[in-house]
Amino acid sequence: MKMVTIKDVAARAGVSPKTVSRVINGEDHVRPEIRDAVQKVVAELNYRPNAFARSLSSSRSYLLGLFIDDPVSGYAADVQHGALLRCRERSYHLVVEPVELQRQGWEDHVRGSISSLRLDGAIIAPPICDDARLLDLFVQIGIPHVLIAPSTEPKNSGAVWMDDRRAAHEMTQHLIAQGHRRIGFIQGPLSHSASGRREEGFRAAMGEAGVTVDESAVLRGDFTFRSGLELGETLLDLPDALTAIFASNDDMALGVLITAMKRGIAVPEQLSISGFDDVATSRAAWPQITTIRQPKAEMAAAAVDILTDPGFRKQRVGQAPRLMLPHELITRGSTGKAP
Amino acid sequence: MKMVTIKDVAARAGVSPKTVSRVINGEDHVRPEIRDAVQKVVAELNYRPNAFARSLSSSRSYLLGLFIDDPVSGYAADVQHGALLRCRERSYHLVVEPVELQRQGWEDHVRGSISSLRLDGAIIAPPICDDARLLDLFVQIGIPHVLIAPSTEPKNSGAVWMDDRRAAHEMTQHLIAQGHRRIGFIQGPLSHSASGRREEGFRAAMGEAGVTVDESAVLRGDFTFRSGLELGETLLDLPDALTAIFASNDDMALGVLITAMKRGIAVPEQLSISGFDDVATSRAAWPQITTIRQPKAEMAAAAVDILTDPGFRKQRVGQAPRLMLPHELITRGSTGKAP
DNA sequence: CTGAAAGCGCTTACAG
DNA sequence: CTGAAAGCGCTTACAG
Repeated sequence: MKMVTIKDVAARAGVSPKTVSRVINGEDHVRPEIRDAVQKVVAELNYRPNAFARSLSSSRSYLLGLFIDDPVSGYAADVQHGALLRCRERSYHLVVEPVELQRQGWEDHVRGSISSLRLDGAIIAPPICDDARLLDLFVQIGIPHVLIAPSTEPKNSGAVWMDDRRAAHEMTQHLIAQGHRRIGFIQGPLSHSASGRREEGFRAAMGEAGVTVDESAVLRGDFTFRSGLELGETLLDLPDALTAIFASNDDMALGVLITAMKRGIAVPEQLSISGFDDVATSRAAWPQITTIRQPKAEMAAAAVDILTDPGFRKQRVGQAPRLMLPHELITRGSTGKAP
Repeated sequence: MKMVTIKDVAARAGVSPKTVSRVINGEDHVRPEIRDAVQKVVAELNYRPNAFARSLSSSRSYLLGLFIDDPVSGYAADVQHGALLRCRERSYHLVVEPVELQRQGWEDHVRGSISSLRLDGAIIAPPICDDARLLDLFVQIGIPHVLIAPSTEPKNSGAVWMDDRRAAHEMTQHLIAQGHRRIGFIQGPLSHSASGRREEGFRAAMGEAGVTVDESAVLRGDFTFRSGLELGETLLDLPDALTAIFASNDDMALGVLITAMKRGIAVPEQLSISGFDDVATSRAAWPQITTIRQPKAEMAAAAVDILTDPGFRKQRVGQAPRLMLPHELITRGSTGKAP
């Protein structure tokens, strides 16, 4: 397939390649009539600028990298999709790079893709955005990068967040408002920084409402369905029956739901269950799970915005943009008035 | 960040750029001692060839495109991951391109990314790999492409499959071998070509075993959890009780499972339930769902192999490679002996 | 086995 | 407002 080049367009339009370049890049200083003529030829010939040639001469690649631990997770899918669509709007492309920190050679892979693809910027997803060695590498290479929901305020990196603490606070308030007092809580794993923030929110709301947290009803899970299943058993075995269980994520909430059903406990009549994340299955379950919608795609899109913002690209010295995105409490069938 | 170029390496190694090029591309005709010297300098300088420069001069991009309808689905994630890892092994990169056939302008997007990125090849996932207009576009542009599990044998495209019919046949045989005779079947949507093949396999196995299919126990679902939930109700309402239900995919099987639990029907003691796909939640459910493992990642990896195979790249005229990959029947807790 | 020349298709920097 | 020249960092095609 013979590709159409800028010269072909120039020749046919009777102008210089440079003028064609100006038109396709939307630069000023082109007479309207010439602009129109060029655009007409571009359309006729179905001309597309060669991204490689452009990158080679301009030292910009129009490529962003998404560095992610486990590209198979539902979380990853949402993040990626958000980034992808925004990249498209901005005429950028996205390259997904799986990073396996536990396997040797990850540093080489990361360095290789950044250097050989001349990435214009990088988006780093959790949990690897909390790895100091990884971040050091990006800082050292000097590539603009934005972290998605990192655990701590990064020194030299941009970051996009949601307020896990506040969201958990709201969820807890919601349960309390429904009359619940005996509320169980399933913590997330220590490896995820959000776990701690969600627990804080839970405890704060309980404290503010003057409700004592029963420590025997606070158990640590690992964000898996199975751990929800098992910890649900323990919580439902407590002598003084709980009226609500707040799990730190939907997968665990789903596990608790199944456990309740196995025991013939009616949800939400006898037990309210709430989760966090709004994964697809939380909507598919029966009853549907009350949860917090985490703005995953929005955070990724915001990261793209930051990285492709001309202002940011120019004066990115010592500057680390931060952005907090709104979440949403989604009330569904799994929670109701306390019995 | 000042990038190291081939000239820097050449100068430091005391050879010409062409020789460095030979070494990094693993070409012959380089004296071993010179090769070693160059490689040493490459390592010292941490040199990475500029992918754009290479692509521009060689007219190869080392880029493959994955064209997919819904990049957020679990199916997409598996396909993408399989392709991604194999690309990495082959020193290719993968660009994911969402294609929304129902939205205007998709043709322009597809054409744009192929042309401006000079993709070396394309992988097209279901269900869009069944769209004639889409395929025509790829054939017309003349880009090598491989379809994943298309409905019909494509004329001018490569294809990678699994044997849906045979897999459903095996699953049905498995149920029959366990003593089941009254077996319900939930069909997939007509829009997915695999639906028909799975149903064929089911009917064939029933016929071979001399078991009559009760048409009132064959219902059409749409591959969603919710449809499994609803159709499960209908199937469990049948006057002559079923002992097994075979759903065309796991999401629907999960729905049936929940419905059975709601009714206090013991699985698998009173009812066996089987699915198809082996999605993550089929393992997370309780009991775990007996299912067919679809080689999603393997099909994608095979597509990458085909597209990056030097032999294929050279003589790709009129040739359309085909590959059938093995599936696997995974027996788990949701199926057992007929009561 | 090794290298000098030319070129891939754009953009940058400079003239006019 | 427009264009001629040079160059981005590689590889191809050709010599030697």
